[in-house]
Amino acid sequence: MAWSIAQVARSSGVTSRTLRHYHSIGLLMPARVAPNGRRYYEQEQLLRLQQILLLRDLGLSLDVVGEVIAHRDEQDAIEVLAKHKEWLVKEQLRLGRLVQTVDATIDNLKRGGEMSPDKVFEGFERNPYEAEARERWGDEAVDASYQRMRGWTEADAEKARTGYPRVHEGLAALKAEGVAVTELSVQELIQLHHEVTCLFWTPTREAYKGLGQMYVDDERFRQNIGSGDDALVEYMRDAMTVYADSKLES
Amino acid sequence: MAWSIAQVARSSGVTSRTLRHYHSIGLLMPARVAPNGRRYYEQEQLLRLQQILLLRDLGLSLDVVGEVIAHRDEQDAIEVLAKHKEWLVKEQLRLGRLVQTVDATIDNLKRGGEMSPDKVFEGFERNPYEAEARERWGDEAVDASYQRMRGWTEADAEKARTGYPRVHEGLAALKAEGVAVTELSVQELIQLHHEVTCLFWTPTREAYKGLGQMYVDDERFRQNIGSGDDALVEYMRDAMTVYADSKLES
DNA sequence: GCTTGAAGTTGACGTAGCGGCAACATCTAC
DNA sequence: GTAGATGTTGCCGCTACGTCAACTTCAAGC
Repeated sequence: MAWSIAQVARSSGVTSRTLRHYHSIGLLMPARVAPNGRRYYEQEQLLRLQQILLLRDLGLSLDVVGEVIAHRDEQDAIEVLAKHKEWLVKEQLRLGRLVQTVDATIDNLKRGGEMSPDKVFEGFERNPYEAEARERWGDEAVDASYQRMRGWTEADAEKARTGYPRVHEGLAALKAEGVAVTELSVQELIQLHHEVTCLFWTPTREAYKGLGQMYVDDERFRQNIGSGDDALVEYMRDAMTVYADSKLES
Repeated sequence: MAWSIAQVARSSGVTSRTLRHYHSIGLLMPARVAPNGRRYYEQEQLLRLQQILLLRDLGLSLDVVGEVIAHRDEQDAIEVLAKHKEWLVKEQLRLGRLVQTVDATIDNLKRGGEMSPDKVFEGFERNPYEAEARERWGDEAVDASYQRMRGWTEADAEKARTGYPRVHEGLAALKAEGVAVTELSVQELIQLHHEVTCLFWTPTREAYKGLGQMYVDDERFRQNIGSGDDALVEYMRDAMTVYADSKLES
């Protein structure tokens, strides 16, 4: 006895549209299509439909469902399911991480709110060196730096404001004591300098050494860093060179 | 300074296609569109893009992202995120259940089980004859019958409830009048009987004749149909035989 | 026999978020 | 002047159907 599409639909809990769809993609062909176009199904198609729905409800795509059912190989099916399970687990973990991130974002919003742009750029927008920086490194680099600044937390911003002066003062003290630039205490300060620099851009080894040299070459940097003590700036350059060669990737 | 679409794309880690898409759906309008059609972005758009990507990467839809950013209300954003987190957790739990189901299915397959679950029919109302029906005709036939019942319309159910009694009463009356089993009035009643039977299963010619014989052989059917009048049951069997031979396919 | 309602059919569009063409315009560099 | 990079606007494709629209066909009642 032949079943109409609506009977199959009701008995299997799907819509007739779904059955038509399965027909159109060749996943479940009716047993017979009458000359008037109506679809009729038999026992065999109902069984196949049950298998299709079972696999579909496991989250497999219809493509995969079709393949699994077509192959009729049990070992194959197990493999597909095992792979699918792996994917499910991965996806589950991803969602778990997302939940944590969302939580963190909510926390961040509740405490002091999101970094508003005004706050981030406070104290930097009128940077007297910006015009020259654009000239020297190009607009893209400068703007990229600004973009990076938007990712700052409050702590980052604090670090950016106070980091460089602390490095300069610390270096001056160590140099006065005659500490070699290869010493750990000096290198730790340079590391701080590097970290602060990385808040703006990420220098490669050569770029970082070039930055040290620029401090020496440019009178304004020399003045800003050494406050008259040109030897201090050279000391810093040497320390940066040591640091770059030992810690940075080319 | 104006950024070209490719520059923005590179600095933000998205494709230019994505930026065009965001433009087309109004999520991120360029600062300026030159007469030649080229898009140019400014600092402001970059900031907005960062916010968009942040929210997008939390799994929010672009629609929602647009709303959150447009409203600029912190409390609103927190609410949306909290709701979104709930959804994420739910989805995560769903995946967890799926993993379990997949696992169970794999187990089932390994232990020689099939993918066609008789489980589907679990929880269905059992009638007192079911156990015997399974014994007599096998699980497959009974399950198929149950599935067929799920496809019933209201009219079908009504027919199933009232059909058999109407047949029995009608036959009793005709037999009392001495009408031959080959007469149209009798055959019309048998046709009704056949239709009702087809609501449960589809008998072939021989199966239908066997069914009539079973009514005679089985005491319970005899009692149910004839209410003591065994001759009525035999009358019905004969009528069914005539019907089967004239109307049913072997 | 005629009307009506239920059930069927074939398109076609919509979904979310772009990817990936094609066909064409424009800019930049040598 | 020509090539090559970079840009533009479409349009199709992807999942698994839902949801019309416009017809046709079937079963039942008068």
